[in-house]
Amino acid sequence: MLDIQQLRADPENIGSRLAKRGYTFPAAQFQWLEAQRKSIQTQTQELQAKRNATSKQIGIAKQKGEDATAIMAEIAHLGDELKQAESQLERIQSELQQLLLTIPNLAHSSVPEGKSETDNLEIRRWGTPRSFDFTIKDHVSIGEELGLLDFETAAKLSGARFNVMKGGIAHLHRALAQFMLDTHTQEHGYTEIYVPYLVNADCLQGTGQLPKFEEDLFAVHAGTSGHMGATTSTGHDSFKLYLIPTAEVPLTNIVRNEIIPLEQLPLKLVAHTPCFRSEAGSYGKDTRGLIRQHQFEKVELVHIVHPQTSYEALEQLVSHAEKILQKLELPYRVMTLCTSDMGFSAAKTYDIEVWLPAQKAYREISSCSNCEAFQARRMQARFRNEKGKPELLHTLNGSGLAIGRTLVAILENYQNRDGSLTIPSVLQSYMGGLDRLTIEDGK
RNA sequence: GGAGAGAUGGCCGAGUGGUCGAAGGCGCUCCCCUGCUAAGGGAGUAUAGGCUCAAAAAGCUUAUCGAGGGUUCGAAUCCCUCUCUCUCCGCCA
Repeated sequence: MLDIQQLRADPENIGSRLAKRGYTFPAAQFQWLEAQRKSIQTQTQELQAKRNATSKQIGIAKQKGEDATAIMAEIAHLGDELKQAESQLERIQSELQQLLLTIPNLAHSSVPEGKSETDNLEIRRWGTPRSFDFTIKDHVSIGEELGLLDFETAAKLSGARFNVMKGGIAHLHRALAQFMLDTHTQEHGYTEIYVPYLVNADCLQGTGQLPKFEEDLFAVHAGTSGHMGATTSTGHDSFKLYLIPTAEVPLTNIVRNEIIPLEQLPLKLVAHTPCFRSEAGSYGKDTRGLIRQHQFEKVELVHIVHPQTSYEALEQLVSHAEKILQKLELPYRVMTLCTSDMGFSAAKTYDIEVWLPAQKAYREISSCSNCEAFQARRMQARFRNEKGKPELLHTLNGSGLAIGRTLVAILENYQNRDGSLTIPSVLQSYMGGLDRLTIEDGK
């Protein structure tokens, strides 16, 4: 959420900065709502003040044993008037709030302006793609020929965009998660966190998935019913829970409605969770293989930091994600996303793209964003600053890494002529010393 | 799933209709006193809004005692619904 003070003070400037990300700010609607809000709020508060003062007088009079009927008559009709004003105010404020909740974050000044992903800026490359002296296969063929990747069974169980892994690949998949968690906790100073995979709507509103992107989520209801009308403080149905689309949601919302003592900052959190995405709007995209699934695993990094250090933190965060690829010896490049390619909540995003030989392309494997105070404002996530006053935190998140896609990269980059797969050396200790998966293993 | 108890400020805890944003204590900050230490005295100490203001400071004002709704001139206090926590029983990975 943007700062409403800033929007009031300088709507043209904010509007033009939002236009760079392809968002048209409804300035006229905003200003109309603001004008309404101002007059109705003033009126409401005057009525409330009058009620409070008069009621106080009645109290004093009654305590003295005096007759208060004259004063009571004076405000006999005030109740109705007030009720009407209050409900009007509530309506206009929720309209304003809804508008505010659908406005994306402002891009940081260092973000390149652009219209599509072709305007993203490559900032560095690491590693050299391996040259193969045989005809290479994509990860689906490799996995299926090993007998360890089974999309048909997955389709029987759940439908398209799910997968079943077996034996060595299932093990490798698990090993990757362990390896990533160990690296971040032991070498990068993160605290490992276990979180719920089902969260309430307030969390998703906090990180920015709601109210705008509900169609991208999976939702579940607790039981059949019997909980009619239960709502959270923000008016959400408290029995509707959502499967997390990323651990960013529960991890970041840990600080929702909290005031963190200055000395506890920065918080560096890591969690390994499954992620669930409906992938609405991506029909026909990456339909083959593990690249785009309804369910996948991810190790997620979250930083909760002092506003002054959030851009340093972003560089660290990217370097932590990169470290995983370096240890796995997988070639990658780092991109700065342009204004129109960034996610809703981000002020600046680096994508890390790993080399996939079968696609002869770099593909996204991590996305690291500084959301500045955008999520913190939605969540009321604050810290006590140097002057002892509560101030909004900055939040950052990044994949470190997407496990399914890392597995894809390993399958394709470590494939051998005979159909076997070499295990990257850093993973061998997680695989009981195994250095190779062969076709025999899958039988 | 059944029975009961509870939810108040950073913490503890009082408050069952009226000058209550909330006694008291602890903690914290500042000041005074005390040649160190200990003890003592005084003041302050929630959050989010709105309005006035060029801005800051300041002033005025509204809301908030788990959440939402209701009764009332007036609700922390009464009523309803929900959530969460604790205790006991049952069930369960």
